[in-house]
Amino acid sequence: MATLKDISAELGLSVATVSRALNGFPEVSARTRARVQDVADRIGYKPNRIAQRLVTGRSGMVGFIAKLNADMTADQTFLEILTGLTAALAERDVDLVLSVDQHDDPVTVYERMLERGILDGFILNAPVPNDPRVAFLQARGIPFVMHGQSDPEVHYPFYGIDNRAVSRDAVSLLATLGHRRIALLNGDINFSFAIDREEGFREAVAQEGLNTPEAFIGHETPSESYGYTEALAMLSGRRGAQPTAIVCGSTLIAAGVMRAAKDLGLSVPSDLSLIAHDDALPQFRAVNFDPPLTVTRSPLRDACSPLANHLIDHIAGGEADTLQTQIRAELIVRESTGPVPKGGTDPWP
Amino acid sequence: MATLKDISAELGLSVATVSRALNGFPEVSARTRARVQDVADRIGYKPNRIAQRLVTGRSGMVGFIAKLNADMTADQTFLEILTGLTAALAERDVDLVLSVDQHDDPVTVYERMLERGILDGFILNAPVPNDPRVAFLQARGIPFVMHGQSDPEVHYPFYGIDNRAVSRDAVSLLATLGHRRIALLNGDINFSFAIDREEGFREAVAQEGLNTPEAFIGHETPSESYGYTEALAMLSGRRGAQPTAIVCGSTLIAAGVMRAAKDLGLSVPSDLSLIAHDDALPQFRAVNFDPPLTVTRSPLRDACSPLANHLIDHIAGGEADTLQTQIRAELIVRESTGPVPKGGTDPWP
DNA sequence: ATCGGCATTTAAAACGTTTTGAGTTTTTCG
DNA sequence: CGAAAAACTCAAAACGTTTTAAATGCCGAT
Repeated sequence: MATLKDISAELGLSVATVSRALNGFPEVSARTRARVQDVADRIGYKPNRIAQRLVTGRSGMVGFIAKLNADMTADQTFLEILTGLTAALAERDVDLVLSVDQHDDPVTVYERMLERGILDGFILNAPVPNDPRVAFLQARGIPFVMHGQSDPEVHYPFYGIDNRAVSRDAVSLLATLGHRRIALLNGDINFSFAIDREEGFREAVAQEGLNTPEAFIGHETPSESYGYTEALAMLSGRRGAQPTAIVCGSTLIAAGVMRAAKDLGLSVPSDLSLIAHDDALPQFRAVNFDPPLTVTRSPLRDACSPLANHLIDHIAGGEADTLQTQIRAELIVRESTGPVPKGGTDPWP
Repeated sequence: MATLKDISAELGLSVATVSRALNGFPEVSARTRARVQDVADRIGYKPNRIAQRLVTGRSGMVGFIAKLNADMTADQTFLEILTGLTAALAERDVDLVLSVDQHDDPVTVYERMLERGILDGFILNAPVPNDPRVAFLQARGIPFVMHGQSDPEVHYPFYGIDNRAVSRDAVSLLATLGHRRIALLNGDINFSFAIDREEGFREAVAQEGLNTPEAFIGHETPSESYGYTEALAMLSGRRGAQPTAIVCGSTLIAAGVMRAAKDLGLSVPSDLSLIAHDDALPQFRAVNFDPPLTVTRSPLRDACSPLANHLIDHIAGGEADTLQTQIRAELIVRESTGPVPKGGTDPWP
């Protein structure tokens, strides 16, 4: 393995000059830089990252901790995030150290990983309101980036979508189509994203002047079966008034709703309109639904690169407030939404 | 972050002695060692991995590279492995650096990760015959451990099950129950484990003196739909003789077979016996099938700890040949297997 | 009392890099 | 031409650990 010393010896320069030449410092002459570069290329010099890290205090490694659900399965989005993240980090020459959290206390794993002293920062996902990880890491001065926001106003770097707008856009489209009875099958309400979606939903239905009973709003860890059972209960009339449109927190839930509608002999969109939020997971594509789903779309994969860059920039000293990005999910109208069916606008019984 | 110097300053010892005391060198007195250990514990000293690595050449970090399938989804077993692995490695104070491989060439990602020079070794999974990663890593002298075996005789550490025995056990049970027409729906035949299962299957049917047409042996990336379509084709008689028993490469495939049987009005086990290999993924439990599945069982999670330990021991200098473990998957007879139905023993048409 | 031998401890070098502060050469300008 | 400024280069320190080689202290034996 070639070292700086090898180059310096060959050229009769000091290692200091060689180091500067290779790192593009301005005070080294063009001629010297060229000579150094030549030799470096010729003998295939690669800086020893370990040595670099020892002196700079940076390791070029960031941590990601996957949280297992109670049923010991990680959510589906996890792998998608991981894939994009390692690729995006690799672009900037950073490695990802992974751990899977099986504890109850959300911060113990972070603590354990910090003990090693090899991490420059963390990437966090699935924020909850007043997230304890935020307090912990901020208290220790450890840089991190969040996928999403734990709270409306935060002082750390993040990248995420406007979840209130997701619901507002969905409701607004449905209201335009004449729907007056709109239900929401949301994701796990413990997470900030689901809370925001529900708040946005309530805001929007209020603004449209719609009557929305509590029975129209549900939330649970997304699954096909949740969508199925809940939609069956709502659409069969067992719970009173039936919705003419359902907004789903995920395409998985929408699949269940679809099946329920089919079992009840309802067709989409003539009897029931459906909008889902679509993270664009490759396993489960909204366009492949029958009919293709109208969605608020925001590919999870798109978040990876900004997350990686925000974190790396933050580690390099970038101000947290300048590294906050909130984007608007795209509303894509396909064929699962249509005008309210006859009778759908009837006053409440 | 506490360093050796902090401890040495506090006790009035040299850093050399402190280092030796903590690393269990014999020449330090028991009293000194205890004093050092006390202070180290109190101030929460953890050796700086980076500094250790610079001088020893070891980092305490190992790599794992997840391979995406062509459809950009990783197989289901990946997360299970990852979970167990990080836990097992953490036990021995080793971290896992992850990368997701989106390349065609299987070794480029390994090459890229090695360039950084921060990894002590790798954990490999999903071996294929004559695995190029093996050749690559062995040529470079990089330690690794394999989940499974790429070939019948290998010279690297591994942990895995006897896949030939998996098929033999299944066939043997079915033969005992009188079945003469046994089919195999195997996993992706590119992988060594599937090749071994098929070979074991062929050996076993031959030994039992059974007639098994090629149409009885299929293989594909495990999925419910593969099990369904393939079973439908076989059981409907469209392909000629119908099997009275099917051995499935995974519980996922078995689920599809179950659905096909149901659609054809066949009941399990009276009309069709079913055995699956069960990796014991928590999402998909063989006991929850109706009827509960007879399986060859080998929890994936069980592999993690041996894999971690084999690798760490190998890095520490353990001989590859002493770090090879092959276990036998357990045959668990439940209710999806039964005596061959009437007419099932008929000679071939 | 002195020496050898043993147990314990220490100082210092090493790993490969970055960076500080100081030195040396070259250029610029009066 | 000479001095000040600019441009370039260097030696050395630092990062935190392991390890080599040397030193210290203590003991019993000479």
